[in-house]
Amino acid sequence: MNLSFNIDNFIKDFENNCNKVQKKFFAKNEIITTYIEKRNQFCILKSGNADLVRYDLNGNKTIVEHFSANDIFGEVFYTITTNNELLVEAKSKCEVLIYIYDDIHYKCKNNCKFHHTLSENLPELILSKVTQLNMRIELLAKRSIRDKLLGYFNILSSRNLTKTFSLPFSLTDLADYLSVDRSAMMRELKYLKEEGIVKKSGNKITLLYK
Amino acid sequence: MNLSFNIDNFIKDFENNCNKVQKKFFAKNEIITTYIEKRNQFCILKSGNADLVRYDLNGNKTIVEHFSANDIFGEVFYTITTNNELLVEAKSKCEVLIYIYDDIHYKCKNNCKFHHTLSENLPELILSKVTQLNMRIELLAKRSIRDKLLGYFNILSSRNLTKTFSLPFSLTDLADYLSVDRSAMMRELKYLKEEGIVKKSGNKITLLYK
DNA sequence: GTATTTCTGTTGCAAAAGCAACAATTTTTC
DNA sequence: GAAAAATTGTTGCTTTTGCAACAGAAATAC
Repeated sequence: MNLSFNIDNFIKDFENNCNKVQKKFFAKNEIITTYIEKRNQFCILKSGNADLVRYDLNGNKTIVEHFSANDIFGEVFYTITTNNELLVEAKSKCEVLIYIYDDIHYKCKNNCKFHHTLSENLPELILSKVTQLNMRIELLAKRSIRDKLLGYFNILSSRNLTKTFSLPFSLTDLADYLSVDRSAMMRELKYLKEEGIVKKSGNKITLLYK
Repeated sequence: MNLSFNIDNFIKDFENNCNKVQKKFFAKNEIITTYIEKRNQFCILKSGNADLVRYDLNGNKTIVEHFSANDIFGEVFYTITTNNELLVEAKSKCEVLIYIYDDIHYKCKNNCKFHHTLSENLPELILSKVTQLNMRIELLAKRSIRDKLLGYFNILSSRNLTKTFSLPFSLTDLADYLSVDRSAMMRELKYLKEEGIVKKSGNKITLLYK
């Protein structure tokens, strides 16, 4: 995430100054948290990778968000509207800071430094989520698999300021993230390679146009 | 929007207590604002209906959000990630309160009541946006037109606590909102009627199952 | 109150995407 | 380092969706 305040200092405050913080480790494939019940959790991923996933009634999996170091999650960002189960799954070994808050909107009674920083910066934290979600909506609104793939590649490309970049997850997961059939996506990727629009080796993609 | 604080009082504060507020009227089809340049706008729709729309390079229109009375918009909620143009279009006569802020994250120097309420409630305001966006993502992630239609109908149904409800916009616009071809959507709607899953008369839909 | 525009509804055909199944490769596990 | 599991890559076939075009109904403009 791109924030104007210092996220590392924020995490230090979080770790050192608030007695309600837990630090937990999760192994690959463990469930870090669910968004079913209101647990009032606010989490920071200190290291590792994790996905927020949803399984619908047809058994289709959707990767709603992908988290890496310093990303923030928890149902404070996610008021549940439907009965679909939302899980945060560790994709690698993860170190997570978990804060159980009573009511994050209002100021802490203890007036600790963490709470001060949090309430100062909460709008910005949430706005950065909004940006991510809007990006996601823009991708999902695209009408074809080709446009979704190229749209996603463009985002990664401009994020890294380079035409060559690594995919943050497997092609299987990418299909779940773009909400399309994997084999259809592979076929489209093959066409993109054949037409000389992208190059691919391993999980590295290079955009060849303009 | 469903907020724990009183939105009407908030609007009164906004209108009466802050000298930086403009009240403007827009006729149907007028552009209320664009999200291209940073204008630092925060807007409240006092009356009428408006859509946040995006036109992509292929000429496809997407209705990103639909606003009705008391909804809040402006690029404070929307950090632009791509070069796509975002417009807020009045769908009927609209009354809009526009506040040009210097920096909405920090406290106002004047210490006026509006700014106080705003900074107190900004996290909740933005979180309500997050909820809407997540609902949208869930809809767009559905794999078929049928699931998108039924998913949207379910949202309207549970929002109104009734199996019969009106569509907030035309079928043409609904197709743009669900990001599908209009004629394909009409066909699917026909099948849903033929199979006795929904009933439709005018812009009223009734869910017939369970 | 007539003309014009927008919206609804429909259809045939073409293109895209999904599904299922399987082999080859890579990664993980023990 | 062998076995198991996951991922990648491919293909034939089916289903769904998009596109284009048009007619009738409804809404809007003048």
